[in-house]
Amino acid sequence: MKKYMDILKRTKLFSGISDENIKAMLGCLSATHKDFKKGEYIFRQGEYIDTICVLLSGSVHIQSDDYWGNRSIISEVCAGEMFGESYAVHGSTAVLNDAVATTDSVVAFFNLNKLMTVCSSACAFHSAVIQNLLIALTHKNRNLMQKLIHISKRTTREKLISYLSNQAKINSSNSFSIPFNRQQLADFLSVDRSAMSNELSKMRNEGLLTFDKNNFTLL
Amino acid sequence: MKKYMDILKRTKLFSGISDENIKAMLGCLSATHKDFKKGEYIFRQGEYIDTICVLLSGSVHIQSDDYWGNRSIISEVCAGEMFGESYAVHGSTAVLNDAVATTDSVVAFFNLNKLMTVCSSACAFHSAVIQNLLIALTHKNRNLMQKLIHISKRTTREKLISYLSNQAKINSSNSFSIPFNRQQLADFLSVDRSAMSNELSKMRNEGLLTFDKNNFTLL
DNA sequence: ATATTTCTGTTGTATTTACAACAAAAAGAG
DNA sequence: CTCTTTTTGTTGTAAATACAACAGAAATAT
Repeated sequence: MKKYMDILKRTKLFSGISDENIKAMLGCLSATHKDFKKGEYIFRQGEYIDTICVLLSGSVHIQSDDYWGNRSIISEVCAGEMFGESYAVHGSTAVLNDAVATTDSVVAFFNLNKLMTVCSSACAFHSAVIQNLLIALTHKNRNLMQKLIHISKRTTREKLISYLSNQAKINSSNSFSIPFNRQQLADFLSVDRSAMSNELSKMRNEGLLTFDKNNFTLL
Repeated sequence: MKKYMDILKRTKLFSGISDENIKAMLGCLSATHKDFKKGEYIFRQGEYIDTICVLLSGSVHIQSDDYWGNRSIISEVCAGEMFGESYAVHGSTAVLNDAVATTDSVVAFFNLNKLMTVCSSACAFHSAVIQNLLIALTHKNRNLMQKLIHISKRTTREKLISYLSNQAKINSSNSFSIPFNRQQLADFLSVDRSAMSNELSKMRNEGLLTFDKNNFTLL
């Protein structure tokens, strides 16, 4: 695990915590890690998990496939980001979605039970980690809310505008690249890929935007 | 605020904390409360808030209206539940949605900054509240995820089935009532009300379910 | 009790979407 | 480089949805 200290110290979970203390906590957290090949599942809908996951390298999609094979991509996880934390606290429910590696990945697993059950006043950085987790959860919440706003739009065009203008805002630029190919973007916005491609072309013809592969410019 | 102790002690935020300690904390939290008439806004999209909100009585909808007047209801808040907590922690962003009273309501406001900035090991119940907040946030997250799953469905019928069967699961019964009228349910599922009414009628004719006002039975 | 307002279901039409099929372009494998 | 696979854009058609208008039922106000 020590070879991943660089990435760990840059995570939201360990923000503001010294290398030394991070190392100390890896024991408290029963830290383990595991490699996943592209396409492998870290967890699946219906399972119960008791560890939070931190992506050390690679890329992971949180998604959910329904009975008819329609895929819905909830979010993309990048190296250094956390996932599964909403299910890993005691007394939780079955996981509602899949986590799948979209490239070869390494995932760390941390068990928070000790942090939560043992009096956390014991050491200051236990409280710090819990506070970090709290703040990370509020970020997750706001991201989910933002995605809800995108896919609550009634038409494909409105969904695209909602998503793309939000991306422009995040990147503080009218030109940006997105982490999805066309099929993935369609799965993210819950629309049909070909219809979406068609709508993008129309919007380009109308002079609303230009794009080349994953690079978009709003006009 | 003391007249609301009964409801406060039953909130997730103060779960497991004695009456005495709750009273003590109301000071730390700079607790205030305010009455809202039906239709009044507790906060609006774009505002910045620094207090979490706890509904002491009444009913609140978290929702978001777009430029064209389409409403999207994110969630219903019942007495004893919390809202706004994802925006009330330090360094947050503008609120993404409105909170509006759907009946005359009383809302308590708590400022968490002291809890978060002053070393929380100072008193054990500070840590307890933060842990409660953490758990509440994971619940919120799972609820948002569940709603995402509902509205990611491609057709009105699938959305209805997804939502109604989840309600049946939550109530552990095929018969249950929902907290929305038809327009509100349509706004919650991001579909047109009349089209949804139509679909409900079709489903009833096909023997999938029966309903009377807000009471549904899945068959 | 009566009048007014809100809620719900129904219908028809125009718009939008999903779906399928296909060709060109791009990416990847051997 | 050549062949294969994947990705993307395009088109036509069937299906689903939004929208508007309206009538009856239910709730609320006077």
